[in-house]
Amino acid sequence: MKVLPSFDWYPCDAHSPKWWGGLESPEEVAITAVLVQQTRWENVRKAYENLRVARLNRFVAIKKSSLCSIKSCIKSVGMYASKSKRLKELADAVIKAGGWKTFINRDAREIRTELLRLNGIGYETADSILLFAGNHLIFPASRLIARVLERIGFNVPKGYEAFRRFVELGLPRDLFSYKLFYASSLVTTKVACHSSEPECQKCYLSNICRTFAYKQASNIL
DNA sequence: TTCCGGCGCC
DNA sequence: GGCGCTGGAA
Repeated sequence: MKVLPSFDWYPCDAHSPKWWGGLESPEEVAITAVLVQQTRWENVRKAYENLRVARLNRFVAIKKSSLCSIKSCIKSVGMYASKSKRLKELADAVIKAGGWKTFINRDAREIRTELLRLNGIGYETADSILLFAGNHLIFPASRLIARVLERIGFNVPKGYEAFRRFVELGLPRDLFSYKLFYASSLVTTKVACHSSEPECQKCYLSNICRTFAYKQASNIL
């Protein structure tokens, strides 16, 4: 009899789904979580490839390196001046905690508080790091996901923490479900449910979507 | 809620 | 040149 995969699948090795752009290194996941802020993933890919070539894809290296060498690697992501500072600050915190493994293998609330204190790391980035780089059971409640749910007719609570609890209450409490819902929702936004001019004809949700129904109704008028 | 931030792409 | 993007801070 076949053994089913565990719902607590470890996220960062070659045998797990490509939740986070196919990256297998937890440190690269954390680094790209900062880089992807307000940026398309295609531009992040170029940046982390440059970081790999420069051997700046680990926090020990980032801490030791100069600000401008990081900047030159991550130009493609935009806002590289502030993001390179954010990476340095994150690297400082990681090294200060005793390295990546001791940093990330702690109580999630403790890590979260520390991340949120850093300049340039807000709720979404912190929770992305916790779930995808750290395997902690916290849902990164992206506004993009709220937008999808709002459009199809959910009464989504306002504010990050309220929305996060809303999603967490609706999901099974396991890593696989959190990651699957996050990843698939973002694919939905990427393929069809864009912020402006969504491509509803491509969307598997269009037949239950209030926004699409409204669009159709106004086209008829 | 508004401003900031820079890129890649139309 | 304008616009949108897997946000953050004031």
